Amino acid sequence: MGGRPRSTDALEITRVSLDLFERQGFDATTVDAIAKAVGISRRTLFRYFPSKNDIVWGDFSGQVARFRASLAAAPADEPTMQVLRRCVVAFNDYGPAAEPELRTRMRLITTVPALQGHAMLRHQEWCDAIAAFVAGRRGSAPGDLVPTVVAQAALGVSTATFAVWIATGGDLLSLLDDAFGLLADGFADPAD
Amino acid sequence: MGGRPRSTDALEITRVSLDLFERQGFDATTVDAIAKAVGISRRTLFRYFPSKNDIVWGDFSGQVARFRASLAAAPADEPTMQVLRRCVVAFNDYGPAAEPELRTRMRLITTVPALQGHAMLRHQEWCDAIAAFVAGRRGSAPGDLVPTVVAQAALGVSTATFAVWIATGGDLLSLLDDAFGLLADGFADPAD
DNA sequence: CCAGGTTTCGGCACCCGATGCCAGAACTTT
DNA sequence: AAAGTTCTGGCATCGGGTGCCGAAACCTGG
Repeated sequence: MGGRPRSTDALEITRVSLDLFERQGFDATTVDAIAKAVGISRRTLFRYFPSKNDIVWGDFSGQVARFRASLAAAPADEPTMQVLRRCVVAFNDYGPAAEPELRTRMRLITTVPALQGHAMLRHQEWCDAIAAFVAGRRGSAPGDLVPTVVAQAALGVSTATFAVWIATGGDLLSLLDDAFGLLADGFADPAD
Repeated sequence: MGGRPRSTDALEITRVSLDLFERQGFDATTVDAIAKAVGISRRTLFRYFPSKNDIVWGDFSGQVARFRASLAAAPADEPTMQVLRRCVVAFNDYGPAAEPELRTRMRLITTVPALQGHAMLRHQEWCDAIAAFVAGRRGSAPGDLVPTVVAQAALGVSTATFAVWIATGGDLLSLLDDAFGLLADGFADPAD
């Protein structure tokens, strides 16, 4: 069952690409330029990633799988929204070593129009994970109003938090926790 | 101050395009086909709309302007989230006559991947309107955490509601009101 | 009715992302 | 060494989007 060995791997492509994007911009970097920098052909590049946009995301699907598992592992008596808050914060904890790459990635996603749009497609599976979890807790179907709305609201809160983090800095995990705290209170006006 | 008269208008293009999209699908309908159906050249079409995606949206910017005005016109003593809930419902009330076109438009936006992604870009100005409103109420900047998060959460709730409406039917305005009611309660688990 | 200014139109060339097809390269096994 | 497997890379092609420029179609003033 041998066969020709792969000439590179997806992580390497992402690494090289992020470097190029950071230096000369996403739109100004052509796919041919990336392929040349990696040392493969344009055609091969599109076998590792279905689109130029996806290169930025790396192995997002794998991360979502972990996220889904952490939601499912929560104790049954922990309130739904508290589980969500805790797991979302944990999901975005990649440790200090990975933070530079995370910043680059999120700065691109939150500022480049093509990537902003593409983000919604990638976030779909993330939302599905939440909807499935909420549906399980409420005994409803994932396509019902409540699970769908909770998932999209959680996504919105996360997206907004990332935007603020990229723009103003600070501690991402604290910001996320704050934002989900606001959501849990229904964004009520500050009392008196 | 004369000049050559326009050979069509944006609304006409949107009408013809929605018809084509509905019959043969969005991706299967090329820009050339649309141009031919409208009776203009491909080049001229791109002077009326910056992209094929934008054709579906029609005059969204104008609608957002109305939305912004209705938020600003709310009485100062009405709670922030209540204003938001009321104005979002009103924003999506186009009357029964416009409902078929609204359904077609929203079905496309919620099901065609290219349009799903593009939606985030168009929703940006809608979010900005909410963020500006919330910032005004709270005395903060529109880029701060709270206004940004509220706006994105509201967008998420709306998006999810539209998806459910398209998939299962029902009364859109009631669904929206229900969804924002859930948001106001912080999606708390059903009491006892 | 004709010249000059103005606005829109349409065709051309071109760029870039993405895809189907296929021959050949590089490895493993028998 | 031959057969089988897997990946590679070049080619042709498609579709969306843009810059450029000449021409069409209107309005005004002489």
